[in-house]
Amino acid sequence: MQYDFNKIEKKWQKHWEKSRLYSQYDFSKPKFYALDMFPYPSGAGLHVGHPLGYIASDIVSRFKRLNGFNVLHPIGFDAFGLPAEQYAIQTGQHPETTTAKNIENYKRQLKNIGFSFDWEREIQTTNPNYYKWTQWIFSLLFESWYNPHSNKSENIKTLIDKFEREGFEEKEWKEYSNIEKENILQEYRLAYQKDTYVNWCEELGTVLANDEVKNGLSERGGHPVIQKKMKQWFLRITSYADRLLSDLGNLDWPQSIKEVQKNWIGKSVGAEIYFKIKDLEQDKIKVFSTRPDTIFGVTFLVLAPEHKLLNKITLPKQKKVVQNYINETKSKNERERQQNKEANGVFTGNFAIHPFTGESLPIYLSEYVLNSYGTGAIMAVPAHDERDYAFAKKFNLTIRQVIGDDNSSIEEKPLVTNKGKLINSKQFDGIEPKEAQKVIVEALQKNQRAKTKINYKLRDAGFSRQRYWGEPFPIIYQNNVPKLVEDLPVRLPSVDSYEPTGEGKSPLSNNLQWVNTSEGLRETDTMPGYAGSSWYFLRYMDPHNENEFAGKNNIQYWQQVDLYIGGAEHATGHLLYARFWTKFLFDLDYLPFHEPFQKLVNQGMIQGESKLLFTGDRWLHVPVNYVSKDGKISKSSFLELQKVNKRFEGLKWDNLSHENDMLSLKSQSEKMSKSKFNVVNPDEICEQYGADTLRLYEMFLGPLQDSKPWNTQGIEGVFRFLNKLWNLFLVEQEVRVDDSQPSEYALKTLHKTIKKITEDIEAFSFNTAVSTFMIAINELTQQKCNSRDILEPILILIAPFAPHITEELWSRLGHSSSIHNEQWPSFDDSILKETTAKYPISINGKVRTAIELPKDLSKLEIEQIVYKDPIVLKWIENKEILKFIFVPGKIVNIVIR
RNA sequence: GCCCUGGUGGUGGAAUUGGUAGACACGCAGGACUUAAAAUCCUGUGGCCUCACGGCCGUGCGGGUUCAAGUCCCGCCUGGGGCACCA
Repeated sequence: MQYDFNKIEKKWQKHWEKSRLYSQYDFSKPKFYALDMFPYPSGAGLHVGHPLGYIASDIVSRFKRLNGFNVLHPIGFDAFGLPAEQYAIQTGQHPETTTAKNIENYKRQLKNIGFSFDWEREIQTTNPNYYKWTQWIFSLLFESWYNPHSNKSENIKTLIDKFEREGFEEKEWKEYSNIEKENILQEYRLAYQKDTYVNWCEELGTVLANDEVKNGLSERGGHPVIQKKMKQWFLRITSYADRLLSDLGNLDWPQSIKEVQKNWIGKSVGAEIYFKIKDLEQDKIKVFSTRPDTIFGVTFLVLAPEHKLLNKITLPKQKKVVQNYINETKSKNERERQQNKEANGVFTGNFAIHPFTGESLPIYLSEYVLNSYGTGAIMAVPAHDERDYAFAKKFNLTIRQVIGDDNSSIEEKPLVTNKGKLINSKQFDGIEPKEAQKVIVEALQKNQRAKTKINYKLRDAGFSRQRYWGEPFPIIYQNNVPKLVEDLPVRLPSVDSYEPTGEGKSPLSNNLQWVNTSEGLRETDTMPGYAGSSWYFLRYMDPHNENEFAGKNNIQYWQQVDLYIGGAEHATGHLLYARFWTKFLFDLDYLPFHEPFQKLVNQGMIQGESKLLFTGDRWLHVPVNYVSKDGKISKSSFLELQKVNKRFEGLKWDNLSHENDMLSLKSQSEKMSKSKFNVVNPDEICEQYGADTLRLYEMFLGPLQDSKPWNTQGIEGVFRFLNKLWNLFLVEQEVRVDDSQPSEYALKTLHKTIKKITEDIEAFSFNTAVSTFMIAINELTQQKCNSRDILEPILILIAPFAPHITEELWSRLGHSSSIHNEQWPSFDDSILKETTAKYPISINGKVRTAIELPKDLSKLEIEQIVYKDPIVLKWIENKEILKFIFVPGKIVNIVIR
């Protein structure tokens, strides 16, 4: 008899909402904050991959509730940004309309699954009550600078005080004009403007941050990205580079994410070395090197094509060649620059002077030197660096080995190593590289020709977007000096057209009424997608507060997010920015913690199963509903498909290889997407099997962190399990649970299940937890167990996983309060403690299945072991697990751990 | 090229971290119930040999440590992800 999941689930979802079950808090209890990465509501709606992480966090939230925690488990929507705007443009609607519609759809889908979200705390980043505070944090960043002495952010006033006291660059502060003052302060503000090369995407009509560009293409849409010089807002995340790196160590995050962030920050310790230029007294070329020990191997210098000294350095006869080269590089996009593997560059005609030997070193420029890293100039050591080596070979430059011994050779390739001894290095010969790095820098430092320096790959984050659908900046320009707008929020005005202008300006610039104010001109760029998501976890603590981003008491109570679940694709974007903003707010005493997410778990991707048809020269995705059960497509289905789907037009049945009027298809697991016809909608599963089955099955599929394919066949097993559960409690709608004494075996089943489930949830091993339920229910069914003392605790264990069916059964058992407010059962170790041998074993002539082991090990006498196989015995004494291994005839080993 | 991760039956995946490999589930085969089907229940299900008892081989490949290796060590092959002129 199947249970009526649809009726039951709807009933309880309504009831929970009405009784505000998940919106009630008891602040006398310890807190637990479980957070999901809030979704970006796309037009396509949720597919079964989306809820995976939400289900896991919901299980943990409910588990913590049952364990006496006051749980914060909120949800909201991240709705500003490019995708929503692109979608709106495509469908010809206002992004506000489409966003609202998409959010409604998402909410409906999410509510179907029965999460314990507190919907009363829902936030939307596009809501002015929310983005008011995003703008407020931007204002704080604008009004702050990073003080390297206190090693934290401070109000810009402390910097101005300093300038007023000490002056700036040998001039009194008051002698500077307002514009000059602002230009100086912009060098320090954490939100500042800079006229520089940025990632410009023509197709999207906007600038992108580094993490939004992959392989020279935009992450969104895959359009080419070029370097364009533009005046842009930036956030000075580089000030936090060191803290962002070193604090990674204390976080309970997946190793891979920590690794990615570490590489992204890319700290390298080395030295800045200054090279004099021939016949150019006042200027020096600064280079950055992690290998100052190889300085005697330097035979030339290379500058980036954008290097600011190039003009001065280049000799007249080389001007033309150099200019040509610069123009050529400029016209290439980043991708083209990276693809060029062969060394290329040109000579400036000028020379630098070696700080030790006085030797003349030719100065080149080449695109392999990046202007944005280090100083935009390098000292080339061809003997010990791949790129320098290739460059030297191409231009026939000297290659001088300075590390190694008689056996090492640089004939064929460079010797990239830090092992060995220095050679050809005058007074430093014989020193090991590591030591040499120190002494050589020290020697250079004496004459102000070098200093130790730490460099990061991390760049400041571009914060301007030339698009409509984002938070407006709270900035007005008065005579070109940016001033903060006091009255927040600055609302996003309506515009006639929100399509990109194509001139590098935001659509907002067309709304002149909005742009022109009595105070001055408004900033017309908008903030990037990550602005709203960098602090949303704080707003959930106090989402309706109109006077603060969140009240102090609330922040003090909820503290960090205890568990954060979401995809790994945000490693270098959202997760880094959120850490940055948290540290910033911590510095300004707005937060009592400096890391947002203590524990992070990445859920894997659920892949769809695509069906592909080979047409003779390519593979075509076939919609699943045309495919037969054995993965083939019949002639009639194929002809029908041709009528409705353009992709299949023009194909001739007779030209395809078929057998018995059936075409064979290939199966393939890949990311779910509409165009691949492999999307599975959770609504369908809820309709067919119910939300509880969906929840259990998603957990049962495999480890949360792994990518795994979705196959609908396996879902039957989980559905059967829930029916068995139902039938264990009820016979023809009659409760069969009574107050009978539980059998010893049933008690054992209960306690081992409590133990296993508790451990599994704590270890995020939800798939094995579901298996454990199945085993328990099978055992109890076979035993015909009907004891309330067993079945009620079992029901509580299952409740976090399948909240609806357990709630229904709980109420049928006569309870008037919700099962989700119950107490998590505890297990009795003594019931499980006795050591049992799985096989009979003979000790002192008696064959037993359970063995009591004497406390004194020396008294243990074994006469004979009946079975040939090794037998393992374990028991716990004084919290230590003692383990005996018996092999044929003797004790071979005693392990005490 | 560098850095993370994985590799176990027909399939998804277990294995108390060195202790009976394949739990649980799907699929498949056989059986019960049924006029029949669906649903449900029972039995079997890594491979090879054997009527059977039982035996041999088996966790990507090749070595090693150990009484004992999916698990530890060394050398390869391979899937996935990230970074990639970062000086």
